[in-house]
Amino acid sequence: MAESSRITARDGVRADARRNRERVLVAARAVFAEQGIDAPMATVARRAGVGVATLYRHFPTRDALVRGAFAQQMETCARALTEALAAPDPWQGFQHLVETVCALQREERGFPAAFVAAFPETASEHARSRQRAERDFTTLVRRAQASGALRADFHPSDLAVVLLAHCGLVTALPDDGAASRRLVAYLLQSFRTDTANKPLPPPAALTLRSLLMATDGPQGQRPPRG
Amino acid sequence: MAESSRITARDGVRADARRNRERVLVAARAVFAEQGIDAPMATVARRAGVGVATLYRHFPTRDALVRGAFAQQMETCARALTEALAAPDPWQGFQHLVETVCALQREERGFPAAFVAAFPETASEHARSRQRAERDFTTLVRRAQASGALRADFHPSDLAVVLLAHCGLVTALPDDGAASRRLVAYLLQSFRTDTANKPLPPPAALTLRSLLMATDGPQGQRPPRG
DNA sequence: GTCCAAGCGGACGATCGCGTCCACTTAAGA
DNA sequence: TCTTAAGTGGACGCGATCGTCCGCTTGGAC
Repeated sequence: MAESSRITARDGVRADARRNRERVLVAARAVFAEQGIDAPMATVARRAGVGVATLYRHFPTRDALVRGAFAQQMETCARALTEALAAPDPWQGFQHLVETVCALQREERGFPAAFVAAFPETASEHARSRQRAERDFTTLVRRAQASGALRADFHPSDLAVVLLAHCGLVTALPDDGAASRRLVAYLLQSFRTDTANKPLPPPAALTLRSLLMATDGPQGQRPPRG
Repeated sequence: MAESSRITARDGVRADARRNRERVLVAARAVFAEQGIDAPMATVARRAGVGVATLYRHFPTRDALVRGAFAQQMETCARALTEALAAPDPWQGFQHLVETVCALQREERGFPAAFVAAFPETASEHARSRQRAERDFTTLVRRAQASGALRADFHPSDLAVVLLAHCGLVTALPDDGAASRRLVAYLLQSFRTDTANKPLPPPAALTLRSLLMATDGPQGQRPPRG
């Protein structure tokens, strides 16, 4: 108790407030996974067992909540980039990076949309880390090209192309890991210089018909609202 | 006038009704292009210069309106498939099909979402034509594989993977034809058996930063829920 | 010109999500 | 234990969209 109060004092936040904040984050991840990041704020609050006001106090905007909920995943992405740069073989690093980020997008529902939505924050700190990420990734690309494995005309912006396309795919088919793996395999293959066809993961169990049943659910991709 | 009344009599629809229906379709295409297919019905009605009731009479659900608005594009897709089957070189046909459909998705805003959203209709007629499309596409794939140009492990369901991924990309970046072309080129390349790297269209003018400015707009892809 | 049913438009009630405000509760220091 | 300010919850007002209802208009047949 003395300890908890000491901890509390450290950041000047009451224990119950911190507890609620955590509850809200857990609830947000669950709700976003089920209904997408446009789920009503009230739903998140109810799930967390707190009032709406509490939710808004901790996260004044939906964006803040989304960012909070997926902060951990964003860190994983950042770590993957660091690891990729440290890898002895730059192509391995590159491949690992793409696969890791796509696996996150695939496994953590709601994360893909969050990933895209979270960036616009122009706030200094995050802008800086984003800038660093861009620089690091460019370095990785150059090295992989120098090693001869990555095609010379690969452009760093192609990563954005891959991620957005993949995001669209997993958003439309939240349950189909096979489709996601298949896309990533195809793309990675076309990025290599020696592109003799290598084995692919098994095809998605999709007919156009089943596909459309799938897109019926929640999560269907309508801009959303837009 | 005698003629117009004869035409009217033919389908038992009054001339002004048919005119309004057409106006609504034009307005719907325009509004969907600007705001996405979740735009308020009232906006479409106002744009068409008709009342909401008129809109609802012609198209009782949003889905019906969406389907009506993009029927022409759907037909273009169907025609592209027919042409592909008729092409002397099956690979050329395959490539032409993929490029045509993706070009439509890229150029006609709102169409990608419509394309995905329109399918669920299980109604007999469309179900039949969809079934036929599936069969025809499978034939095309087999022929292209037999000719040796298309990799043997390409699966017809991979078309759905491509279209959904591409749809996600153009939804997120409605203005960036370069990104779309780039993705299609990469994928087509990885579908060939002889995959010596061929020249790509120029890279998208994207930094992660600019990318995120772009996703700020309307049309942002939020599953909408999801 | 006359008639009438098909067609029209917009007002309206219902629903939903947002974000704030304020009276009540409780953590935690003294 | 007492105090108090930080924290809480839910009611509330607002605005947007939906889809229907009903009284008016008009195409087109005679």
